Amino acid sequence: MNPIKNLRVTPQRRVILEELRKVRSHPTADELYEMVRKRLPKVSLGTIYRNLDLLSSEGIIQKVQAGNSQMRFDGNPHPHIHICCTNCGRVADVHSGPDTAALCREIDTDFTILSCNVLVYGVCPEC
Amino acid sequence: MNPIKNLRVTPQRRVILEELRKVRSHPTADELYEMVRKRLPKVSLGTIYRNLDLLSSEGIIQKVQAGNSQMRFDGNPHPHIHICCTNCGRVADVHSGPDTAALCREIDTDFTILSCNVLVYGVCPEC
DNA sequence: GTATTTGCAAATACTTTGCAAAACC
DNA sequence: GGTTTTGCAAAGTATTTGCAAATAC
Repeated sequence: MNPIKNLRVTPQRRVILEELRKVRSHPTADELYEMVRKRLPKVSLGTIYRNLDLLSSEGIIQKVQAGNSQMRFDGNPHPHIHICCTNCGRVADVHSGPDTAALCREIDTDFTILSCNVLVYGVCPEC
Repeated sequence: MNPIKNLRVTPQRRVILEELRKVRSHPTADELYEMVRKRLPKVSLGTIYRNLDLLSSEGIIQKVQAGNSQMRFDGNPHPHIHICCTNCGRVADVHSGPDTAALCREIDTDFTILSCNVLVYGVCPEC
């Protein structure tokens, strides 16, 4: 874990990352809080938020803003497309589709492009 | 205005829509509140929120979630790509680039696709 | 030993909601 | 006249922050 900086390896940080990497569900901060709490019952929600923020700004995980009011988190930092169910809010990865780096090249703008984010809305098989 | 439903034409609603259509800045609810307040000093922020919600669910305007914590609004309901400055938060339209409907067709998923949203991050000329 | 991190609780930021009065058609 | 909409204020939801104690290195 610790590719950069003065990021100390605390049990909280380690467990947060382990739990996040275990799932493919793109959990919200409070879902992750419940997951981590099973292993570290005294962890606080503030610690979850602080670490998710830190880990994502270090590029170790990624934040996913998917329509809902709550931020979601993805243990896979590699850019990829997400699809969000408009009915149940579930967020899934899209395994194949357009390459976001290629999309960037098609954009006509006077901004200096940094990244290109694709969020698809749809209805999941369960809904 | 009033394409559908029992949407009454109140001064508040009319001015909110007029002000939103006047600008290309994708204002937040409170920015729009200030704009509307110049013409209707007694308008309340709650009314702004309620109308923006209504107008967007009727497809008359659109909500734009652009990285920041605040929702932004676009008087142009036609789907198009937005670009958001990571430095100042400004949101602009992308005038030409990939067609989002075409992108949808490239997506490989077991969801039933409804729409495809592209949000580009970059640095604006001013920053 | 010292800087970072934690838990706790309070604070913040944005948005939504309940309700009675006002306005629209 | 009846239903929708408004203003106001209070509540709600998600997230951030201050601080002293605890911990990592």
